This record gives sequence, structure tokens and C-alpha cells, in this order.
Amino acid sequence: MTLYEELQARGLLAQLTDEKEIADLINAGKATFYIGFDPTADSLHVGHFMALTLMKRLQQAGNKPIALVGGGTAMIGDPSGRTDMRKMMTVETIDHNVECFKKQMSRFIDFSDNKALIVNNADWLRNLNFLEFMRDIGSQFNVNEMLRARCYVNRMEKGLSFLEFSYMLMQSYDFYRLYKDYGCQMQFGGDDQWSNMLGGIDLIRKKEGKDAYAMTINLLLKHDGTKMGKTAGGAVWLDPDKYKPYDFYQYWRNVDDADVLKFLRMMTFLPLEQIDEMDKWEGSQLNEAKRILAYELTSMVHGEDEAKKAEAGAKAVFMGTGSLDTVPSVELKDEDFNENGAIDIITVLVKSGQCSSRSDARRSITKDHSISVGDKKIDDFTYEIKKEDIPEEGLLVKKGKKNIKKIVRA
RNA sequence: GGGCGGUUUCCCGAGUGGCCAAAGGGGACAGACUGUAAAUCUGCUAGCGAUGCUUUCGGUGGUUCGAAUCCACCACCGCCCA
Repeated sequence: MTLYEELQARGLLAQLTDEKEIADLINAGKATFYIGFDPTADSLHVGHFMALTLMKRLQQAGNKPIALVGGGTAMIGDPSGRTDMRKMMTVETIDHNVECFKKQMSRFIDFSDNKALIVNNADWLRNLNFLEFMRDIGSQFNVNEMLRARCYVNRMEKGLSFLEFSYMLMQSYDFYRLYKDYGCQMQFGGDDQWSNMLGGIDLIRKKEGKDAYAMTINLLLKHDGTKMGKTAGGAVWLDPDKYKPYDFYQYWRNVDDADVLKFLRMMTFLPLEQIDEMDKWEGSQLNEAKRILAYELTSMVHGEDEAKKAEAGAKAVFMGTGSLDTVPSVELKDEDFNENGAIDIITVLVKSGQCSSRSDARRSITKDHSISVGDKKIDDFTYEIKKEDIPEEGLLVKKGKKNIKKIVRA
């Protein structure tokens, strides 16, 4: 099976400018391609991770990836598929985010010996001269065409600033620069980037008279079409401090039945034959597939040790076997306890992050009846936990079945 | 630049002087059922020292016993005209 066939079989491919040409180039393992990442936060999230796995698959086949970090484009904000304008970020924030991105990427992609490059478009975008750029690059773009681009449809009703409209020019210019400076002839990315990528191809053709190619991968969507990787608290981050490995594991362990196989194909590096075997599983058997999915992804993102710990923690909580060592814990210091050496349950719930406020905690106790400490259901919001009742290995505080924290004495 | 319309709680969206912490829907969270699934049904969704109190309806100031609702100014946005 060729690399191209594998990408296809994994359900990754969305749109391609020239299927045969792209297949030949990447199968031969000689291609240089790039994927852009705009540093809109101080950590990558699962959507980025998808793109990184694609990058890795191509790199393993001998192709050379360029990870383009958008320190310049982040100053504008990509309007593609959005209904509102992005928040403006300061240069300091952007540069900080760029550094965070670089660190996370290099854990996953091999940048040694020039096997992959990481570049920042701030290097060329931030010092552009407006008039020169407009004469040189802006003149190549046709507004009528741009307005027809599907990525702007949402914004046609809500309004689109010129700043954001010009995003396509910036991304096109990136591609052009990478083509000239690194011989990069392909751009890959999420399917929402299609229009921007085509812009770059046109620019290269107009300026250089040469062909370049674009390929998009399917966005990580659930079977109902909603985006994966979003939770109440925000995105599912790859940074272990922003999103605990245990929670990361649980996130994937809890995907819908209808999505497990799809995600296994798209995200993991397990052989397709093995995944096809799992495809035959049904009903509660799928729990095993989810376990594998969660383990594989946690292992890739946080390392095998963390994956094992997360799995052990899950076993302890849901099967009642094994140690509770890896359940996310909350340390209680001496000053957290009152003069009687006790701490009230509401404070604990807020401290652990399981409830967003004292009122929320109170509701969970008196209305939802969803709080339990150890094995005891708590119905009284004045309930206190005595310091000496917290065993050395910690005490489990549960909100519902899945939201579990362990409190320990500092 | 001119005319008209808009800005509501996580999101959409109702509310045009007291009965408004604000309808309805979505999402999130929780309960039942399950397989740490889905579907379904139910509850819940500003804060707090909690049968009460405090803050919230773009911003500031005003009218009023009382304002999300009325007035003035400001900001931002949309549509139409230029």
C-alpha cells in the first residue's frame, strides 16, 4: 500500500488540486511540503495534533515537512469559517505562543539533521512595506474571485474587515516565499484552509509560472458534524498543565461509539489491518476500542508512561482495582483547614475545580445529589471533612460518575 | 459622509417602566436507564454569610418611588445610499 493509499484509507483526504501529481510526489518521498499553524493560544490543541500526525506520516515516508508557525499571520487572524472577528493579540503574546508551539512540535516531529524545518512567518511578514507588497502581491489578486471563496460566506452577513480579508494574501505570500526559499511545492492543512491554499498556488503560478499543489485533510468532526476537541472549559490542549493527561485519556475514552473507528484511523499509527479487525466489534466490545484509542493518543501526546498511568487511574476509579496514584489530585494545605482541623465540602469542590463557584457546589449537593466523598453520598452542604479522615493515599471526591478528584494532604 | 436598524445571561433569541436573575431553544453539567456509549425521560444552568441580599441586559450620565425597558451623549456592528 502506498502512502497516498494509506492516507485515503484512513479517511484523511478532503480536497486535492491534482490527485495524481500529489500522490506521485509524496509516494516518492521526495516532496517538501508545509503546514501552517497560527499561534492563537499558548498550546497546541487536538486539531493541530491531527495536522502533526499527517506531517509525521509524510516524514516517515521520506518527505520533508516545514512547520510554519504564524507569528505574522496571527497578527491578522484567519477569518475562514468564522462568524466573528478574532481577538487582537499583542506581539508579546504571539511571540510567547510561538515559542510554546515550537516546543510542543519538536516533541513530536523530528527536526534534527534538517529532516524537518520550523519557520516563523513573522520573519518576513512583519517587516513588509505596505506599498511594495500591494504593488507586488496585492496586484495579483482579484477581489471578485476572493469574495466568492466559500470561507467567507459566514462573514458576508456579519461583516468582514479589510484586515481579515487580507489574510488570504498573507497566507498566499507565505506559500510563495516557502516555494522560493525552500523549494516547497505543496501545502497541506485543514479543509477550512482550502481557499487560502489555492490563493498561494495562483500566486506562485503568476509570479513564477510554476505549479504548486494543495491538499486538505478532513477536519476532526464527530458523526453529528460538530467539532471534536471542544469542551465546556475550552479546547483539548496538548499541554499537560492546561489539560491533564488523565483528562486527555478520559476525553478519548468517552467518545461516541459512532466515532471510535474513524478516530482510530485518522489519528493513530496502528496498522490499518488491526483497525479493520476492530471494525467488526459491536456494542460494549467497542469499549475496548475506546481504551485503545485513548491509550494510543495519550501515549503519542504525553508519552507511554503517562498513558499507562492514566489507564491505571481509570481502572482504579471505574473498576475499583489498582491504585489511585494517578487520579488527578488536589493538595490541601494546613491553612485550608479551619480551627477544628476540618474543611467544608463546598470549599473542597471549588478548590478541586469540580464546581465553578460555591453556589454551583451547593446546587450539586442539594439539587443534583451528585457529590460523594469516598463511598458516601453527601446531601448536606455543611458537611466537613476532617483532616485526620483523609488517608495517606488520598480521598476521592466525586461529582457524578466521571468527574473525580483525589484530595491529599500537602 | 447621509438614512434606517441593532448591541440581552456560555451561544442563539424573547422581553418596550414594577409580576425580571430575565421566556424559549441549543450547549454544558447532573439523575434514571446503560457499556465510563448513543437515544430517551427528568433536573439544573449569575454570585453570596441564602426562604433574604448583591451584581448583570454595549459604555457613561439622566428621568422616575422603581429602568434591560424612557431620554441624552459615546462606542461598536449591520443594511441601504454616496
